Amino acid sequence: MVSLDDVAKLAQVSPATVSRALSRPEMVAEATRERILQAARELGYQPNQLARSLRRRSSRTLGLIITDILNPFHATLAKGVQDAAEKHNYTVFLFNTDEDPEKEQRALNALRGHLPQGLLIVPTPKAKENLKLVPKLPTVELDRSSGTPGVRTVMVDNVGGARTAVQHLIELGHRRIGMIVGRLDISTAVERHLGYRETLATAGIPYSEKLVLPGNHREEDGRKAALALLTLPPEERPTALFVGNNEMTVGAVLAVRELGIRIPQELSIVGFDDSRWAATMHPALTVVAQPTYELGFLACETLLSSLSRGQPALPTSIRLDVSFIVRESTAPPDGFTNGLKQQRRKP
Amino acid sequence: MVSLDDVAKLAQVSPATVSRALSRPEMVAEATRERILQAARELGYQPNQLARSLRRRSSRTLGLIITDILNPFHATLAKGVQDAAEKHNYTVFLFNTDEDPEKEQRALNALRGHLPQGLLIVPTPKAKENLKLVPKLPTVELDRSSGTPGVRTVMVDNVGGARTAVQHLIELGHRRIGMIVGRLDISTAVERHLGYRETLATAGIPYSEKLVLPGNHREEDGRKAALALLTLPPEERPTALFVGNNEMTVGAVLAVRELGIRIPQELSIVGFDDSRWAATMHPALTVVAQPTYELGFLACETLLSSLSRGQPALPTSIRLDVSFIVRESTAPPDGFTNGLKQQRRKP
DNA sequence: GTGAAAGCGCTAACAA
DNA sequence: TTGTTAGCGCTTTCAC
Repeated sequence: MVSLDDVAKLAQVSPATVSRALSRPEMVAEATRERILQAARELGYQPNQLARSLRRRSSRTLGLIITDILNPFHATLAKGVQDAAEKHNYTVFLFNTDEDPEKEQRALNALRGHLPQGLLIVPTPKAKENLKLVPKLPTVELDRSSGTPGVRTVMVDNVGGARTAVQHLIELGHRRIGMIVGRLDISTAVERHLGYRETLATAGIPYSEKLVLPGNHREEDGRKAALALLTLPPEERPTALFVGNNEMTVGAVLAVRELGIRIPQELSIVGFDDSRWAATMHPALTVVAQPTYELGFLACETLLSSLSRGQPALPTSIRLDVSFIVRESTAPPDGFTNGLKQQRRKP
Repeated sequence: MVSLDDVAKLAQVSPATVSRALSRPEMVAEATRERILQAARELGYQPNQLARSLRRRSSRTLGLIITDILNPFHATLAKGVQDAAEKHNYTVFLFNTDEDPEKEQRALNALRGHLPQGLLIVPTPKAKENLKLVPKLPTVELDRSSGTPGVRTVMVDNVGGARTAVQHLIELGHRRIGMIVGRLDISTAVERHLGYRETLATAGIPYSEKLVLPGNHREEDGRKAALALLTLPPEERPTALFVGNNEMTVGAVLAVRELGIRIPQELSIVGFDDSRWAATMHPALTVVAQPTYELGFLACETLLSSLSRGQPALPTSIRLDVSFIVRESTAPPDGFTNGLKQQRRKP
């Protein structure tokens, strides 16, 4: 590996000058600087970030911890973070926790040793505890909040998104609206659930525990919950389903197909989080769409700008708006026609 | 940050002994070791990897460069790599090139400074050139090969997969089989194309350039290519389509829908690479499925095992088998009935 | 504007 | 078995 000393020798200056020429060019005479840069180019010199970081006590690296890289939502988040980091010349360490608090803990410990400048994390339910491992590390939580004091969050308007979705179903004439909610120790699930309850309450529809089933955010959980809800006796069976995340929505749709129930004629479905899958399935899914890429990008920008400003940023909480995309999976319930929406049919 | 010296003081030994107790425990007396470990635990000591790596000239980090994290295929690859790396206590730097050789170059340069022990890369077409930036770095290429000498590769049997797919279509009675091939400067595309040609030749079907359109691996390219192929005059129009990657398959299916062509009655489609989307779209897609996760995992294992063995591994090339999943998107061509396959219909 | 020298936190000879 | 010492490659005082 060619080192700074090699460059110094070739350029006939001291190592200190080379360092300056590279890091604070204005402190070096133009001629010398040119000579040094030329030498560096010639040798293909690349600073050893390990040495630099060790000395500077600051590393231009970030940690990114997500819970499920196979979920396109998280992959998109990662891309947003990655792009923002690269824009500012930061390098990112990637960790994937599979929603497992222990993996999160290990990730945090591994990360710690690399002295990253900041952390972007989609917290598991134990994050509040785990984050104590990195007490001084500037942190931004994405998508959900662990409730850790002093930590910034960038999230979407989950309550509003849920409200819009449920309101839409109510306006179509639905009264028995089921919800497949996520784990209630994760803030997104809590908030989406809250939006659901509030909207029902506003419309004067009583909340029924029977119609709300929790799931662990996985496809299979969505499937099971949907199966349970849709095999209730006809007079209790929901006529519409609001599903709390993308993976569970997939499961729910599969369950509906297994049961031979027609969407939207016999059941309306709204999912949370858009995806290609949602847009191209048949019938295309009505969803609450999140600005996922922006979420990641903005979270990273927020973190980096607070770093460059030096002072510890205020523990702000950013909320991004969601949008509601009406496609083909929602319609008035059976025997209820108000002409609001006609389902289309492919040729 | 608590350092090794702090632990040394608390345990009343020299820093060197602490270092040994942590890195080569067998070189330290049991009692001392216990005392040191206890002290380390007490202080929540975490070794500074920067200092350690600088000194050791070796870092327990890996670089992972993929071309499109938004593509589930690549996300799955990343998870495989990640899991294998974590298993061996390696940390990974993630880069995403968007198939852009310049981004690849920047990624490689950034990586270089962090002195990773190895590199896992899905190479862009310019990788052969770019990899010269890291001449000594043990490298494994995933999914495709850049043709760089001395670099190991882990790929799937693209030729075989393509053969199976095309053979399947031929057996169904198709004679005009179109292919949407990827960029021919990417090895996977070349190989899948080769399998296609060979199989046609074996079956005595003449190769027609008109039926083979290139695409840039993106959804939109698949859409355009399909549009072009399917608007050929009826007697030239392919009755079946073999699409070279997952993203382009999505585009092709969308194009088919736009044109109001029915799958599989009027057109059979086979895609390369399975996905949830392929399995749940209607009609479900017949595909060549790849062991994607295993590809990533194995590539990383291969790399790490060569690292631990010390000697520079032989530039081996590993091929994984693909499997062929027949679902609902393939059937005999119009007016050709051989009873091999009946299309199902959802209720 | 430039150089000499010290030191970031750790490990690896070498000595004891 | 343990301690002393030097130094990984870089940056940053402090002199000049």
